[in-house]
Amino acid sequence: MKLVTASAVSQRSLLASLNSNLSVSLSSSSSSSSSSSSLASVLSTVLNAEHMRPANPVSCSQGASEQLISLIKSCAHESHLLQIHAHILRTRSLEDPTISLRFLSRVSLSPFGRVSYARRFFSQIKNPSLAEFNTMIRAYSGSDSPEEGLYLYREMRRLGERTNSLTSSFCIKSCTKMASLTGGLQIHGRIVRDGHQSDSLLLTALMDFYSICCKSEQACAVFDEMPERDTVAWNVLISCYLRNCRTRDVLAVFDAMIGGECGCQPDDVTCLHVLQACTSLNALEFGGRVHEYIQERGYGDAVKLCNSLITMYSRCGSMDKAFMVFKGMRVKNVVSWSALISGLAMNGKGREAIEAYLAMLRANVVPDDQTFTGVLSACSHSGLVEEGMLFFEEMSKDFQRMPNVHHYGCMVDLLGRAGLLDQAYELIMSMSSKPDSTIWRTLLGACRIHRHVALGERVVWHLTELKAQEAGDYVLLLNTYSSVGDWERVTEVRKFMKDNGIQTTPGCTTITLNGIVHEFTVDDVSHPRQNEIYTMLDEIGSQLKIAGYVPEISSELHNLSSEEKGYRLSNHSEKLAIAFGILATPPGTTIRLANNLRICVDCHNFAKVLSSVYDRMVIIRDRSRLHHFQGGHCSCNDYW
DNA sequence: CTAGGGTTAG
Repeated sequence: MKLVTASAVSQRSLLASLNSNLSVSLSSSSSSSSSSSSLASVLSTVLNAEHMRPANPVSCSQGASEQLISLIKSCAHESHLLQIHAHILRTRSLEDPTISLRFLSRVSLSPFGRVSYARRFFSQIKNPSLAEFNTMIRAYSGSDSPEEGLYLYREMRRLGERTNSLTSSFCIKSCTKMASLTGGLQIHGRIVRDGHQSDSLLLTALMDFYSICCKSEQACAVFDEMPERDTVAWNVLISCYLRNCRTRDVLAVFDAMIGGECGCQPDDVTCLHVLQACTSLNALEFGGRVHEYIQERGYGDAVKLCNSLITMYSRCGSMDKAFMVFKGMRVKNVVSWSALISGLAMNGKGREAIEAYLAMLRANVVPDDQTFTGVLSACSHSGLVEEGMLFFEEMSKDFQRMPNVHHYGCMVDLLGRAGLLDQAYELIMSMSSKPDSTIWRTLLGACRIHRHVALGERVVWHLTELKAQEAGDYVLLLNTYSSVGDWERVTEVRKFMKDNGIQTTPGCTTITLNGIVHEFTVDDVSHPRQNEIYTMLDEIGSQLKIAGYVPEISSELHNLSSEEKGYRLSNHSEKLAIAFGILATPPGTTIRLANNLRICVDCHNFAKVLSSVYDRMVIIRDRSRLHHFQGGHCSCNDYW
């Protein structure tokens, strides 16, 4: 026999109808006023029901309190929160600590919750508990005004309120968000005084804080002091290494974790970080190992990981593998499509990138800013001028996306490479926001390609005005002069650079063989096999000369005689790395290089001819793109 | 007592 009281039945059915109404209002996104008003009436019925109004506000009945809590839990719209809030004030349930904490927590955590709202409610609580203080500080730390969390924390201390480890944790999060070193140092001091220095979770947050503030040494010091380190702690260490360009250490940590030396296994977040490290190191092989690990661990369906894999493979020049990952994804989002599009663009497959973009639209995925950056860069790298201009117009007209600096940058590159220098200049001048130095630099590059000295000088003037000239800019200007044979000006710029102590970034090329990274700089003599390498380079030189390779003298800075120039050029880091690649790998093996600058005309020609004479595929990643050399051709469509 | 912290794709 069921023994259910009448009131219990009515309560249950009211809640049931409330919940079904809530789900209806959620699924029909746009404002259907009738459904929301009926929902409001249901809510007010519940809230005003006789059994909900306690005779004595503080000791409201157990059932009413429980029902209010479940209402708070299931609340799915801001207006419902407002009604519950009003009800709490009316019935003075605020003095029930369970209710006020639940409500505060709900307000600050719900997707539609706002700090301002939480703050208002918090101020109505007479004597906030530690939990309520913490909840409020947490809300601030995740909001747009994290500093308010620190003010509240100071207020707590001033009032002599008790704090705990969580309080510090949320404060650290605020400091991290503000990147406030002084604030964080103060909190760190308090953590030590309060005796919380063995709380691993707190220390992990502290590590991340130091890492964000570019204090990697302090971050590592905190890591060393941790009593125990779980996967998250290791992940924060890895992300710290990533931020501080210690990418090789990231791979070492991953190996150590796999080898059981860390007492915990890599998780999905670890893999995300390690893949980023592989991407920047051009470590295709290692990235493949991470891919295998991801599959072993059953993370294969994780969208973020797949997106990261697409980026890693395409930036390492392995577009076919990138595409395989993409094809295998059951759920693709805008990031997946954009990663594919940028990957194709970087690898010189402009037409395919546009195809992918059109397929994305057919799949009803809405493009965002970064998608357009990919599409426009595809056009610029492949010299698709008309298409690029069309997409540039479409993005604001059809998708309401206002072009940002990256989009303008692509367009300047597109027009500039195509020789439409004046049009590129006009575009920069028409920008609504102030053009940054990168944009001018792009145009300067185009001036160098098209030997446009006058515009090049004007661009340098703009850079000077921005106080943003870099060593590379002078080199570009210098190259522009040298490309038209104005050696007088070349000498002038060189003297200026020397007098002002302007140092150029040294070119550096890496090649990875069997997991070992070999690094070459210009005229490098540090490699253990340097004698063999230089001998090989001579041999290659004479072979290529027979096939018609002529050193391109205009790439060189010096006004030397042709013979001397030829000699200087032969020692570029790219060439040394290629010679080592030919030397150290069996015939037919693909040679993969990464360079930190843009490849010069001469090395480009060198690699082209070599790919045919030695029948080797050569893939070079430079600062902006990948070059696939095969059979005497390059995938890129640059106007050298 | 109540709530419950740290890392995360293009």
